[in-house]
Amino acid sequence: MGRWEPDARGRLIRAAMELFAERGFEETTADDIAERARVTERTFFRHFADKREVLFDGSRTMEQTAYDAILIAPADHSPLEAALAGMVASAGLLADRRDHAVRRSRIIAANPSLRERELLKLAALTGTTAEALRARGVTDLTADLAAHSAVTVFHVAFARWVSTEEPPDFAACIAEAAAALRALK
Amino acid sequence: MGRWEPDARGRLIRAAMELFAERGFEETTADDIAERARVTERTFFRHFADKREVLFDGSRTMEQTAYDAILIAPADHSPLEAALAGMVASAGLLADRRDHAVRRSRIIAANPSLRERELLKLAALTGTTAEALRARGVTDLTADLAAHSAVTVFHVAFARWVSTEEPPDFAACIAEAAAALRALK
DNA sequence: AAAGCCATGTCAGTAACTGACATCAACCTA
DNA sequence: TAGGTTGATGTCAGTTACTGACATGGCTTT
Repeated sequence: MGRWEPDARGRLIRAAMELFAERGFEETTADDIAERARVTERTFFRHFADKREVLFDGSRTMEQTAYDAILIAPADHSPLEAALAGMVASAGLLADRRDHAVRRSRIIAANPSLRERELLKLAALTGTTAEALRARGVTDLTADLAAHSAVTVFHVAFARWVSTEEPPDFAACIAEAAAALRALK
Repeated sequence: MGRWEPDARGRLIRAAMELFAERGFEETTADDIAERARVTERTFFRHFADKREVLFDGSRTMEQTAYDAILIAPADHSPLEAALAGMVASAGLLADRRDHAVRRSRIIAANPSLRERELLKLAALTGTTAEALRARGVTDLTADLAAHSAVTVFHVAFARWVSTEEPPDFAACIAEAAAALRALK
């Protein structure tokens, strides 16, 4: 067996992003990705549960960041305010790499099954957010609804952040969406 | 070729529900379902784009129902109120078949990839809802947020409706969730 | 140096889907 | 009524996502 190369995972992620952008998700086989990363297909599936997961490597980190931020939010914050603080903290992880976020978003937008996976990740974020709120003593139903609302704000703000030509601050997008949410009757 | 049997689609749906409930989703092959429905695997995939779709046959009807209800909602309804009227109308399609909804929910809850597909259907409902609101003249951002909020209410209410021992009315669950949403600060 | 761990490679297998083509019943239409 | 058309299905071969079992080889620990 040839000499062992470090960071196979990182190479796989980069190779996948390149190939998906070049030819599209469906037109790229797991074997193509592995080949470009100089590993075998089997190694790809040791690092990622399936072909889509390679695009969602940071999602656990985002959940953890949100969770922590919600727990340390001021005690007088309402559930929704605390949850939104978590979203702002998560957004901070992406804020300085907008170009990467844009490229990734284009890839995901171009494929239904990738959009589906993105929804699953957002649902996981919702679940973690609700859990953090419950840890603050928020009641179940309110925690669910505040979490859903906050993640919705995150989602809508993210979509606008990556689709706008003149990119405003991610945090500003979140504030704008949160204000529109509160204006609902 | 043997005599043609009508309602292959319906037989496939029933066979799939039975088998998923008996052995689970992963443990059931598309061929198993087709066999029980007395057709070939190829016919299964002519009726359903993939193995999961067989559980989501009514989703387009629900979207259409919500869309229509939103359009005919009173003109003085706020965007959120109109969207919620759409959810109540959709809920009406399920209200009298709670047992079926419960069985289906159990199957979906037991499998991550089915939960993922459910999220995609809810996202489609969100998109249709937002479209109906825009047709009422609601601005983009507000339409998105009101649609997301309404579908969240539907989702949360549905989860409670099928998981409660003493089943309240679906519409009552929606009203309760909507009230909790409005109480958010 | 022996033992063991860890990331990877090799290989064979299952099952989800797809395209191309054949069949057969029902239904027009001349 | 003969003959063509349509629509749902069957048949078959192929691709690809994913999995389990086992082998290899470097690196660390003792």
